[in-house]
Amino acid sequence: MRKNAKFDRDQVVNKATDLYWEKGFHATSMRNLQDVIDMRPGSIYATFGSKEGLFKEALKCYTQQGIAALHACRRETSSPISALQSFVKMLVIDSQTKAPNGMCMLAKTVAELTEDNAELLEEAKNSLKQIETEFALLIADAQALGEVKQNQTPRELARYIQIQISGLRVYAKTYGQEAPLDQMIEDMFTQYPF
Amino acid sequence: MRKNAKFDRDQVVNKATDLYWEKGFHATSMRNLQDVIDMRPGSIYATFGSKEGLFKEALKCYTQQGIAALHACRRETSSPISALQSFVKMLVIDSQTKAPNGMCMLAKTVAELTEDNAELLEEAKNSLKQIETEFALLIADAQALGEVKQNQTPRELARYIQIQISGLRVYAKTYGQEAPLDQMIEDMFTQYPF
DNA sequence: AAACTTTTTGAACGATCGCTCAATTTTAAC
DNA sequence: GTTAAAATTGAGCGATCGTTCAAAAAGTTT
Repeated sequence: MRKNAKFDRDQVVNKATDLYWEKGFHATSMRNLQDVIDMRPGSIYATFGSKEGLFKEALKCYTQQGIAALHACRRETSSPISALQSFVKMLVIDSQTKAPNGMCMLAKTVAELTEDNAELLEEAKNSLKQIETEFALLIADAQALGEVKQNQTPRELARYIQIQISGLRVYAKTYGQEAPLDQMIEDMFTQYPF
Repeated sequence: MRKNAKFDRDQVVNKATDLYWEKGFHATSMRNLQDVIDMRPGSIYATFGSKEGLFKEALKCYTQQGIAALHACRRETSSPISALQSFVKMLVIDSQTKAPNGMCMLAKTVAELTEDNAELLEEAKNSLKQIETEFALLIADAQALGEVKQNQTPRELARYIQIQISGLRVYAKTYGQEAPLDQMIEDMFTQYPF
């Protein structure tokens, strides 16, 4: 945290994000966090202010990484829709085994928190809206390229994608390997409303 | 809890269910529960064994009430599909304002818990599967009546419904009144795959 | 109404919670 | 090399956690 603070801070926030993502806000204790980020309580509180403060940074970190991953998918293909599709597959299928938690951290947070943590709840909601906006931009591109019909707006289609992701991730966690996720995601982009 | 224990026990479990539903497993303390169910710790532990034991009963209670509500919808109309649709509207729209929490308690639990509470997690997953089975039965009826095409199995369609409900409830909590939930639920039953 | 069983009570246990702060160590400036 | 500022440490604070259990109360049996 002393010099080159930026790099260390990012690393610390990343580790905190993974723990919060895995266990959720309430089930994660400051002592858990102390262990994984290897900082003593005084330093944590000097840097992040509170358990809520660190969680808020974790939400921002998670969101930025998500958007970066989406942009990475976009860069790897000329088709906006197949970029979106491979992003969804990453979220729904790969996250099940490779991520700290199969669920979306933002959806988990929206589900977990109440008005007792209004600021964090708002942050999570806003992040979800921000991601939906990114989807809409991608879909607008796809429509401009003639990849997608224009009888629904990008916003409406982005909303549809968001709902499918949330639903599929709960479903994937519930049913584990039994769910034919791959097929379901294919259908998502070939059937109505696409 | 002394004589006629059944009635009181149901009432107690109902109140506990509402609190757990509102706040989630980890954020609900035994002292919170003591207050809302008006029992002293000794009695609670004599009756339910532990915080986990009471939560397990709450999950069962929640699931039974959900299935009972679905059957009630079925009894009020001759169309299995419109029964299903009004059930979905109840879950997604009415729950937002009238229930302890807009989210499904089972989805919330699947999202919140890890292997640290394996038994409770399994209970929640099984309840979601049980409800999906109920959906499938209703859809099979609809297919028999010619209300629904037969090119997808009841199981597949029930799965689709489950995913839409999970997704829509996260979406509803995120966007509040902004989301055109009514229209989206209509589409759900008129567009693919119905 | 005495004897016995069952249920309820609530003080209190040890553990852990989020967090503070005086003391110490590390870094930067001169 | 000295000094001032900044960052880090970790013991420990008061509060709360899930839970226990001896004592009291309520119910049942005879």
